[in-house]
Amino acid sequence: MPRPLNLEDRIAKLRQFYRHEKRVPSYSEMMDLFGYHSKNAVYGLIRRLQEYGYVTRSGGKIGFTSKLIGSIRLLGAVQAGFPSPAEEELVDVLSLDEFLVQKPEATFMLTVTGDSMIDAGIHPGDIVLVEKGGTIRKGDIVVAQVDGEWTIKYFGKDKQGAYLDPANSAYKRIRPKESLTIGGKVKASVRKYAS
Amino acid sequence: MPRPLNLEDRIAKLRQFYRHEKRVPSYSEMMDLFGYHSKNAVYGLIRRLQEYGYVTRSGGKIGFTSKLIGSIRLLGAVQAGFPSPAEEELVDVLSLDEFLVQKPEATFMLTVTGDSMIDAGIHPGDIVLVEKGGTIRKGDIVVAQVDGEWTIKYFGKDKQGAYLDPANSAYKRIRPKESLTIGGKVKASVRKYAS
DNA sequence: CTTGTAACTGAACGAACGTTCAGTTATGGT
DNA sequence: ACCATAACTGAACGTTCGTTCAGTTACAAG
Repeated sequence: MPRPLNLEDRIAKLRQFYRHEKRVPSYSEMMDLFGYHSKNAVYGLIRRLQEYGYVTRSGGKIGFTSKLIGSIRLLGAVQAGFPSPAEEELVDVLSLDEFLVQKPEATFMLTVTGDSMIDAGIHPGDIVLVEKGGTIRKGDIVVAQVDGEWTIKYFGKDKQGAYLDPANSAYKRIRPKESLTIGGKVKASVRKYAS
Repeated sequence: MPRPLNLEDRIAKLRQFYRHEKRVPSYSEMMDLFGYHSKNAVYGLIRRLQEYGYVTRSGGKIGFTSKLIGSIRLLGAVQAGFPSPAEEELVDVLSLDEFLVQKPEATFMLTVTGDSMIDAGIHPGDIVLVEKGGTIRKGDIVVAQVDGEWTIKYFGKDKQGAYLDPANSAYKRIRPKESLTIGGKVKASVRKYAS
């Protein structure tokens, strides 16, 4: 067998470079980065990384996938415990953007006000990712304008027409008197803790 | 006044290119992309984009910032309503990764099991972003191993020592009998809706 | 210890890169 | 209608790019 090529170090260094420079290093820059003395060494390494899905190539140019750019290490099994530094190499890396957003050009961020969805675990101050367009189904959480005011509620429909349900027993079902405009469908909710 | 240069179109096109190719286009590629007949036109455009914080430059090479790469359009004022297609130009764009993750190399994703934090709006099936290391303060939500088992709870401390509090009245305060290992601090929680 | 193999070296190549310069064109304000 | 101004054209430049090739080196399995 030939010499082993430890990808882990190299990948870590590429991540580091990208975070600093916000761009993909050139072959000669990678030469320095990895301590190679030949550009062809880089060439081979990149081909490997491409096989494993870390980089893409188009038009003789290199692009990094979310496996390199992404910032979150995903842990498959939860109850299995927490990773020790030694076994961290195995986990997959992804980007939250890619994970949560399917249509970037149609997705917005909204800060939630009011407690009408609190039983659905959506608290005031939470952030909600809303996708415009697409079909709305019964049971979807939507951002809607009823009679001039914007709210976030469960969407429903029956023989009397469309209605909006809060997730809070203190409020009751809303039936639009005049107008109902659906702004979009809630695809995800996010809460950021201060500390 | 000289000719106006409509940045919006160009920025949209750069976004599109980046999503497809996962890399920054070269000057000549941008020439085609924007319909220019001179590379110098691109040169000037890039200088503008750099001023506005869309691109970075290092070593004669271009990098895209999260303003270009990011996938979420941020709406500052919520109750103000939903943006019409016409006014969408004004809003800022950011990346969820950058927004939620401060230390990418120390942050993990965990899927929540169990309902012990349900009153804090953390439901089973939710995803939690955990940052390893750093100081833990009273009131922080932590991922911890008590007497061999991993859980997610509020962290607290008094004269009897450290304890863990659930956010569910059906469960009660936990005091570690033998061991307590803090895996990390919960920095954010995320829920993704299926549809 | 030998041998197969893939990681690497080092040099070379044309192509494409980002940048510069002098000049032209379109546009909004006066 | 004119002018100031910045967007743009078009050509040129040295530099650096990604790729190729023939040859060398280090490792692991038999």
